[in-house]
Amino acid sequence: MTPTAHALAGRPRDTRIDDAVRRATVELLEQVGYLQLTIAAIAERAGTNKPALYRRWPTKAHLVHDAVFPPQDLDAIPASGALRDDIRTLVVIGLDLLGRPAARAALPGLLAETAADPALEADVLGRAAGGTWTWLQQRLDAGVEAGEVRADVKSTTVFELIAGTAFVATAMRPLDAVDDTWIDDVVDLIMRGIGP
Amino acid sequence: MTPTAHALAGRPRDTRIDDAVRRATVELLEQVGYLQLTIAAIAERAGTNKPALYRRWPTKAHLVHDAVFPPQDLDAIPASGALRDDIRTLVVIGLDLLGRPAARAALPGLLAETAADPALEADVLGRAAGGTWTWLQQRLDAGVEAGEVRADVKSTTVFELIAGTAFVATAMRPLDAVDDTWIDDVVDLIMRGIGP
Amino acid sequence: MTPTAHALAGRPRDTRIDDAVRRATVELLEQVGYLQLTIAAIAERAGTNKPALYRRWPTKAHLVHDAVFPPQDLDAIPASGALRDDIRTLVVIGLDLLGRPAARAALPGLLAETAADPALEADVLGRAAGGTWTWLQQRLDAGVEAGEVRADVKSTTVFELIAGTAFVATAMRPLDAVDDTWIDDVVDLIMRGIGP
Amino acid sequence: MTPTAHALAGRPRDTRIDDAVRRATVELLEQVGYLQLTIAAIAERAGTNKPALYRRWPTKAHLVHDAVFPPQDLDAIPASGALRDDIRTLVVIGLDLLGRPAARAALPGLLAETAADPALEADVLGRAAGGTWTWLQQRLDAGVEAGEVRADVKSTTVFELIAGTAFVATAMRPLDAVDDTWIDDVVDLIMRGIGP
DNA sequence: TGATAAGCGAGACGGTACGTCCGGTCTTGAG
DNA sequence: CTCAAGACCGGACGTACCGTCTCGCTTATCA
Repeated sequence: MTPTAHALAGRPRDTRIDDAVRRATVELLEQVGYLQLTIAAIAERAGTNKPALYRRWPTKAHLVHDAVFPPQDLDAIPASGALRDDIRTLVVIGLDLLGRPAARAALPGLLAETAADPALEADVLGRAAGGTWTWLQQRLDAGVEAGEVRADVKSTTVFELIAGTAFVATAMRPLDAVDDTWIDDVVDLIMRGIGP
Repeated sequence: MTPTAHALAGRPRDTRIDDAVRRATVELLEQVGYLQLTIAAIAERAGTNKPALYRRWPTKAHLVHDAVFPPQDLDAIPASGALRDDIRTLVVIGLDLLGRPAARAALPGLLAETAADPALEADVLGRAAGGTWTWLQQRLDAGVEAGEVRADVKSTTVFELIAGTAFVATAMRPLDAVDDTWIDDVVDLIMRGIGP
Repeated sequence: MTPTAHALAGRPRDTRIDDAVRRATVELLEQVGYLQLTIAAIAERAGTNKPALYRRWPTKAHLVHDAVFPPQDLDAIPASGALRDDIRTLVVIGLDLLGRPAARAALPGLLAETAADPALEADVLGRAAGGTWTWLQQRLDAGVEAGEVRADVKSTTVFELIAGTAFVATAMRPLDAVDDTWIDDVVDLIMRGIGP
Repeated sequence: MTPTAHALAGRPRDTRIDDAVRRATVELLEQVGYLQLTIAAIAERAGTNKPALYRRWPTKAHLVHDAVFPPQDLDAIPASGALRDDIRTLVVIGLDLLGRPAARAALPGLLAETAADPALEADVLGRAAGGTWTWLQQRLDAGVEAGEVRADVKSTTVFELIAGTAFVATAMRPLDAVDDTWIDDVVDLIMRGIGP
């Protein structure tokens, strides 16, 4: 999803275009939505042209994915000691990731595109779930050992619960209705759900 | 979302076209996905032409919504006595609704369209949540009275939990991995989550 | 070269677009020249878009030919009695045809295009020469009979002489240097050249 | 139009590239015509690359002009004693210059380019007419003195007559129809036209 | 003889213009 | 007012090619 790399020979890319395009993509996405977003409009707003975009990203979907969900976003998840705090962190990360206006505008469109492009599907879901799922798995294992979590709780199910709830909440609720109270309610339900 | 009604005068509509178009829409949707779906292709497969479709539905989104989520689907939810069974029924309904191939293909596309059409958004979310949410609310109230559910559990949160989990599971898992075991796990988590 | 006709069924063309495009073509041609002329610019100036142009003319060359040398221009050549006057008329027609700014801008480009498209070549040369050459042939035959023209004078050669001189004069001279004096000189040379 | 000169310092140009490019230009020009001719294709056929060409000629037009009409071609016109022979020589030179396949392919393109580049126009017309027109002027003056030419005949007009006829003949006739008979006819017309 | 300067090949870049697809509308002629 | 048929207008697409630039290297002239 990162702009397609190129060989060493030849004129190097102007990295300012990369940045300007990503910025323009996010801005336009928030204004007009995924379906109304056009490559030409992005290029114009970024002060460049279509071929410059197609050299870097093969499709609109790849560009949007890269602009809205940059790869570095998810690398490190802070692990506190308390299970409840860690679950809460995960919920907050999910809300953060999915709740941003650009993300709300982008996600349904990206999911719709994955129907025709399995490679893209892997990219989208992979980057979204990537490190988070592994991290959750390890955290729950530790929780089982500590007696805080039932042994038959599957990390995949918990992951789907957290991700799904965050997705539906950001999609169906007005943004300001996803507040601390809501988060506490959800964390409460999950903690009791996975607890012994 | 039902085909737009028309005045009484003049030649009446051929209702066989309504059905043929809906059938063609679902079939093509499963084959090519929402974004690749074109009105022209639907018209051709249904043995008619574009104007006949535009007379009935204003946009592709309205047509797909009507074809994939017909209005009568959700009116009655069977209520057993046991809370666990009723929650399970709700999860199964969600999976049924979202898990069908046509629904998996349609939903992200429809959600993407709602960004530009609030009326459509109300239709899509309304029909999906409509009766179900009211029903859940009443069932949880009864559960609280029976001492099976904590008093501070909000039906909206539980609804989001169920709907979200079903959505993510159908979107991320292969279809055959959403089986009875998975359902039991989810129901288990929810029951413990909302229990006293 | 006339806009491609189409079947009777379906929506009829907007003839105002035909006219606006031809007008825009001539205007832009005079401003920027044949090579700098673009289909998109013509469409924009005509208040329409590229597909509307491509529906009517297959290439820029066909459009320019149709706009600059409309078919009806050449149908009737007034024949006076005097040979000298008729030759003069022919020279004036040639200058008129080739001397207009749009024609000066269009011709070299059109000739360059004919290298790759024999059908276009026939169209361009045919329309230019068409009736004129036949007319000249008959006029010279009559001249021979009247003893005003040598019997071995070939009409093709005379035609090439007149057309070529007009072309080179309009191409190499400033426009205002192609005046009545110049015309008289040329007619004089030709009259003596073909006379007995 | 000669390859742009460069400073003395640094690595000198490889003159074999100059020649190879000119050769490739003429060959490709005859095959595909002026408009379809691309710098990239010339570079490839000449066994080099685009920057090497752009270092030598600023545009395709300059390169083609230099390759098809090299500067040394016209410097000396053999003058016989007889006026008719000299006029004939001029016609033959014109046919030679304009009749070669490369010239037929190049000229309309070059003329089309001159619309946007007055400097090029001067180059193209200047090289074509240059010495020839001066020579014709002097020859006609001598003819007047010898009583072979009318005093009011203008050399510019005669020049346009010869050049134009040659141009149109090479453009409109098949090459093999421009033979000795045709030349004799034209020379005859001109001789009678300018004679006393 | 080492520094300077311009050439060379290779190849990608930024950007203009292209020709096409297709979405939604309109017209015709019949029912 | 609907139907079938089909062309229309116009927005957006993805691509071809132009002229430029950068790279790593070579080949001359000049200090």
